[in-house]
Amino acid sequence: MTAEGTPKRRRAGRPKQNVLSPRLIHETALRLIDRHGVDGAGMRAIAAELGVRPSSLYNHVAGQHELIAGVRDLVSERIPTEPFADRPWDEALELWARGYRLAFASHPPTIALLAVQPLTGDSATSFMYDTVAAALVRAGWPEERALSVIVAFECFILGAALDLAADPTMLDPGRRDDVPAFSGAYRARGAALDASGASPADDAFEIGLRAMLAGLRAEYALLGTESPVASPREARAEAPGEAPGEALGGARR
Amino acid sequence: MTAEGTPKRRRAGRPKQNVLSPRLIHETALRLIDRHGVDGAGMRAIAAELGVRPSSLYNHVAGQHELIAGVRDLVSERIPTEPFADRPWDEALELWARGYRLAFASHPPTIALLAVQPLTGDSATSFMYDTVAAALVRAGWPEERALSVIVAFECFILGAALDLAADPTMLDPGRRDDVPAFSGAYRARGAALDASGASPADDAFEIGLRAMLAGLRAEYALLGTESPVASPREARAEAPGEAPGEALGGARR
DNA sequence: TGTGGTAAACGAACGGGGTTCGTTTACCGG
DNA sequence: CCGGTAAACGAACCCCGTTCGTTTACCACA
Repeated sequence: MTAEGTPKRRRAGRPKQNVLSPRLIHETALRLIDRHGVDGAGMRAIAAELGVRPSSLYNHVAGQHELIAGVRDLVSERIPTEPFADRPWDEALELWARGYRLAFASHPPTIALLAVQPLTGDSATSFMYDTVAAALVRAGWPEERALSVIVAFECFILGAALDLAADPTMLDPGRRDDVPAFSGAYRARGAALDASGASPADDAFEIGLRAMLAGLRAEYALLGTESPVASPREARAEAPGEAPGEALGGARR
Repeated sequence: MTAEGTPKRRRAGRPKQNVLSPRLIHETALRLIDRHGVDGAGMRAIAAELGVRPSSLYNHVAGQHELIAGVRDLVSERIPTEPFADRPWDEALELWARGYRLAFASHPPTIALLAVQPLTGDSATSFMYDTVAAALVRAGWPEERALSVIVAFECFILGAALDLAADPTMLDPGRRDDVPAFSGAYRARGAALDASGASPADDAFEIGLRAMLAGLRAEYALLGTESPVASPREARAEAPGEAPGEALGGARR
């Protein structure tokens, strides 16, 4: 069906015009993932879609690992980082988070791939980190904390993307009466969301994003004023097992 | 090796004493996952570990899907929720987050399982949600927002757990010079962490957890003061909690 | 103008997964 | 005593990723 006007099988031997390329394989894989889910995008399925024998793929791709890394890169390339060029760090971070989540939201099953086999020395991702890190440092975040801020933020985004991929009714407690608070909250949320038209995943993402940004802004505001890792919790229980300033090599003379 | 004093093969036919049970199978699966990773815990491996033929497992477990759901439940059961009984909501949430992450941190590959096949109508998880939701509502959170707060929090925790399972050196940009800010931040973080002894994942988790809690506290502080469904967006400001009118959802419009 | 090396396709396997199905044997309730 | 159910075995089945040898096209070089 796809770019295959010749259903007749190809003879053995090198074809006059090359049929495959890494890029083409990755794009086909992503398309199949979108259409049939992760399980519908195996080596054999990709080969079939391209009108090719499975073994041919190995002339262009080392194996399944490298293949999904390539797919991941394809998706990562579409995460916009321009806001970091001219917007304040927190605003850029917010736009980045939205774009990041959306890039994977368009290809839900990809998130699982990314989750299972995360972050190789992957080019697109490295450049993204570089842009974000540069912006944070430029804004005044200490260089040694920038990466952790990014990773923390990314944790939330990835979790949210996973949540987005999940079935919206998955939490539905049904009619069981042994979890009343849960059922009540579920129904109340449903009613509120019906009124506003948002999805459960969107609602949680908005709340989390707002909280995360507010928390980081608060920390940012304290940056110059005290020891780098001051306990940000107002007078309530210090974090267990660590004194203020310990977590991050507080030695800042 | 394990509980197998009789290496001799079992005759066909029902044994005098039952050998298997769902619980036993799930526990064995978890043990194998811990020892050899996810790939070392297939049906055949579990059967071998139990001194049994693979087909026998299907007398107690419907299939691989149900099996990993069971393993997930096994891990979920160990997430402590007691703090919600008598501690303030934010403190309980913090302890819950730590326990949640730790439960999966002890079995890194399990996180991938959970990520790939999330949240079924799973009993242990339902009770956990019930406890947390009840505590939040009791503390004053509107019933229709409780679930989203929980899910948002969970997004971060799951992302952090995934991060924990990843190779610590995974982000290492190496000696490449095309991502200077990234490399610089990576090295600076490494130096700071070497001094404190913490791991990169721990550092990011602490930062994110702190931010998340601070943000939620700020939002909590505003609960009575404005319309329940605040519009997400806007608000770049300073320390939350101190300047309620400005910190979050300043609702200009 | 050949001519050899490399690259890209095929096609047939291999090994290893999850699962099913029929058979054998033990228990348990009438 | 007898029949139904349940729990083990064992032999398949099908699908998957991957490897290997073969065939053919292109290209650099003598």
